[in-house]
Amino acid sequence: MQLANILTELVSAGEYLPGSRLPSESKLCKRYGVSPMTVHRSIKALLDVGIVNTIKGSGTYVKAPGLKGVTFDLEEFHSIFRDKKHIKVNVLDAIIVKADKTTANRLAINEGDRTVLLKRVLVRDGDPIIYHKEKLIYDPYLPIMEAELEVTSLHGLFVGGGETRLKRGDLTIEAIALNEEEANKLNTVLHQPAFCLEHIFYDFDDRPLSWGRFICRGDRFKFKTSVGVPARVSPSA
Amino acid sequence: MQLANILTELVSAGEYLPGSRLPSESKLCKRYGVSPMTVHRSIKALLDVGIVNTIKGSGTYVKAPGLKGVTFDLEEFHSIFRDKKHIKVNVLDAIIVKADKTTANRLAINEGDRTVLLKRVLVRDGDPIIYHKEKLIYDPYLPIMEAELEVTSLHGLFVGGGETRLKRGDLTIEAIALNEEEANKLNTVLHQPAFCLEHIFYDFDDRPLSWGRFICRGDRFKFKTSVGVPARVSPSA
DNA sequence: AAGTGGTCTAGACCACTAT
DNA sequence: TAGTGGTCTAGACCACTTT
Repeated sequence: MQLANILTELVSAGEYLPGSRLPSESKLCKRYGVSPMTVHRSIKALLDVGIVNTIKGSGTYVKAPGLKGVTFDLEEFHSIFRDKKHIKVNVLDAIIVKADKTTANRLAINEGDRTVLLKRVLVRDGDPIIYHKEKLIYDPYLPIMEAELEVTSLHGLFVGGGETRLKRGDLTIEAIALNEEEANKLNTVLHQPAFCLEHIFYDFDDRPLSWGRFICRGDRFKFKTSVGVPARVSPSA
Repeated sequence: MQLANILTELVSAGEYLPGSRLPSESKLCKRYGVSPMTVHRSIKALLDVGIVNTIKGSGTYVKAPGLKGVTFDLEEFHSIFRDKKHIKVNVLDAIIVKADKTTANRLAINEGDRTVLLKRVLVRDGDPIIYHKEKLIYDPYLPIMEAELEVTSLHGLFVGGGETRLKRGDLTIEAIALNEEEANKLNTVLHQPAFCLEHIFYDFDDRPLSWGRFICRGDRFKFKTSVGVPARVSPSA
């Protein structure tokens, strides 16, 4: 919406300072010659990107930027998987193992039940940067296709391609120090700091289907984001 | 919006599987007896939370959950600052220092220019969990108020309270290993894994005003999030 | 050509806040 | 009581995709 961008630029220019009130929606209607609905949707757009607050019955106020509403996305993480020219996925293991205690807990199965264990390393220009370890519920009707275990299926974890049985997933991210196995797979030193991105995906019966961890070398990853007034709130001109 | 929640529940129940198309907006109008605008806004809500895709001229499709659109917020981080019962802020330093090379670079000033250095430790129940180090552009007209340096001002960094000169900020998050000073301040061991949340805030002339780092013990922090169909898309019943 | 999402209008009523 | 944001209607036109 054009009006949303106009308002964004006014805020960005300091025309409306943090804490101050924007003109009321009805005034904006008259000033810009648009209907109430259009004004409201414009302001909703500013609300969504977090540059204003609205208080019913009172007004719309410019927010001061703070750490509160900040979010980090995994775009940089994802972009790595798209860059197929420099990225190679090595499948280290694709075997059937019996679930240990932790795995049984995460996948809501019994200790000793069979699971499919996958170990993959993501290599960029000969440099191993991500170690992925995943355990899947063993399903005898779904044979393991080695070919499917390479870039495509890791890429699928991101874009959600093909798999229609998944309903939702839980993610956690931690700062860890690499253990011996991880350091070895990532060709670096013991205790190297790293991100651990853990994921569990559930089917439509809320049963866990997979549990895994991305171990990412801390010296290769940095997540960036920003707060406050963006250049533009919507893609149009 | 009620319709948005109805549709969310239908998707959640597996009525519309990932990849499949939702009924067209005009059909939803008839089926639920609401106007086109209302239907469109409902679907916009699903779009915003990332459970559907819309393709102009084609239809609205249910997304499979993937890591792509995942975002982590700092809510858990923020909640710590609100919990004033168990949280104490110790100001270790509040002095004027000359900028070193890195500081000069980040704050876009000259090496040797004066800056205000703040060092604070956030203690929860006697347990130091966050070490905050910040450098501010020195402004002789803004005297340092010791009282302001405690919880309130750290809290202000989050909610953006009071400060009306700030327009935007850049944030990065890294996995690091504590150096000697940090380990000492956080009462833990050298090389302990940790999150480093770095922030730079800019004024309306795009000049940096402050640069700082939150060092958070990795064994005290875990960021969580989820993807896929949420319980409810809007707060109403 | 028919159907789809994207956008907009010019009103309306409501719940809430301020005075 | 007047003003504010929140929601909704019943149409309309457009750009786009599909058949």
